[in-house]
Amino acid sequence: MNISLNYLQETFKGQFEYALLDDLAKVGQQKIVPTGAYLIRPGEFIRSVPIIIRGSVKILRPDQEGREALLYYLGGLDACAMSLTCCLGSRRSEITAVAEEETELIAIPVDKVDEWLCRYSTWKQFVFQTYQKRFDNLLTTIDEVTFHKLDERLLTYLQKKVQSCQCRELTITHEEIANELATSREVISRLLKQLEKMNKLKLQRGKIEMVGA
Amino acid sequence: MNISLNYLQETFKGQFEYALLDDLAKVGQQKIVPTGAYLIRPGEFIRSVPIIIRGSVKILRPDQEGREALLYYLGGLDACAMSLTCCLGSRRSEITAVAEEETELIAIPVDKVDEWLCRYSTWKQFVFQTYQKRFDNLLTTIDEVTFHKLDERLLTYLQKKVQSCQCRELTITHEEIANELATSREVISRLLKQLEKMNKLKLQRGKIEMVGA
DNA sequence: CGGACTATGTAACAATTATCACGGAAAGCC
DNA sequence: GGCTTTCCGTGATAATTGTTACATAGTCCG
Repeated sequence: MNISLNYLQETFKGQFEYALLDDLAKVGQQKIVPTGAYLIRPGEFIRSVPIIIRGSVKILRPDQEGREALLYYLGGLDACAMSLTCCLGSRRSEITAVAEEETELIAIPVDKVDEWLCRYSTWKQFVFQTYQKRFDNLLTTIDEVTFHKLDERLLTYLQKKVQSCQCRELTITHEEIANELATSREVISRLLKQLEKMNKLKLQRGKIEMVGA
Repeated sequence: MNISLNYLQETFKGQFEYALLDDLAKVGQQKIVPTGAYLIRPGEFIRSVPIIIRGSVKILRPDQEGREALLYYLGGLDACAMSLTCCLGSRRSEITAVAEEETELIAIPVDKVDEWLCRYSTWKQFVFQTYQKRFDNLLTTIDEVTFHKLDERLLTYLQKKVQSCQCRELTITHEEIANELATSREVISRLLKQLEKMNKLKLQRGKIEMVGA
């Protein structure tokens, strides 16, 4: 679906110059993907760079045994750096991207991504800012895994999820959490119970309600 | 120190166009840093992007308690993506970079890094390739930490070190390894002993000789 | 040679995480 | 309601990693 210029102006107010918005409206494809939809899987080629307008997308890193560790979330006006490198280097994806909720995005064709780099300084800025953010995300992820214990990691995991969903009540199973933290369901269940006793959260079947800040 | 055009031509044969080499020779500062020298520390600003010509540089990620986990190594013709993002966003460094051996590099002033992006397509390629490589490095690091046990990590750590040093006999203490894998010296000593019994390596004071492929 | 310092070995124990083996509770479905 | 499936709780036990506490051995240097 094509996009209206007005809509883009509102969305990217102040961030992109007019001519760029104009181009964006011409070549950008608007897509709305439902919760749970896969935007990309490992091994696939990427033919366009998505910019998230609304909703959120989680980026997972798979290993050989079917586990998929969470790397980070993409939210409003984020773009995926992986897709950038993949596009500009025409390589296959090494990650999985899944819509956490209904997500609206604009897909930019590869060749435009490159072309605009030199034409629009705001686009160049955007691209490099994207790289910067993703680098930060990965570094933070590494910090978590290398320096923190599982109970802390679980807590920040849940907190990030709350942020990304804008909602204290998370609909998620212990199994799924375990997968994204690359551990086992039993361990997560135990730690969750522990956190519940500490009044950090409340457990229900398939749901976790976060308490306090 | 300034650099001779001839030298650059040899070094970047086929990778950079002539005019770019010419510019590189004009504004690039050649530096030779000794083993153990810090190229950058967390919190510092970066005023130039280094391209490694010879030698190797390790990139470490510090936490609050003084530990510094190894992220990856930079080697011949690598550039640091962190420095790129730092430069282009004028942010402080979030990592430490240390010369593993005597290392020769060319420092490119920030403004040129940006300017050349649109002027020289080979430079643009180089910059994006750099981002891509660093992303890969970080993903590999994350794989290690999330999916592998310490003994495996130790082994690949040593193997990478062999690669980076081009030498089977590593001059390193258990303490240092422990630091870079974010664990304690005793644990490393134990695992090393274990690996020695499996004939994967031979231990001497301050040295580790890797055996086999 | 005699400290002083650094690096390593190692036992013993604690904490954390992983696995196995269930049982039971909730939800979905005829 | 009864059956099935999914999700969760939990004990028992193992494996891995972290900590404490020393002992020993090499190196440096006077």
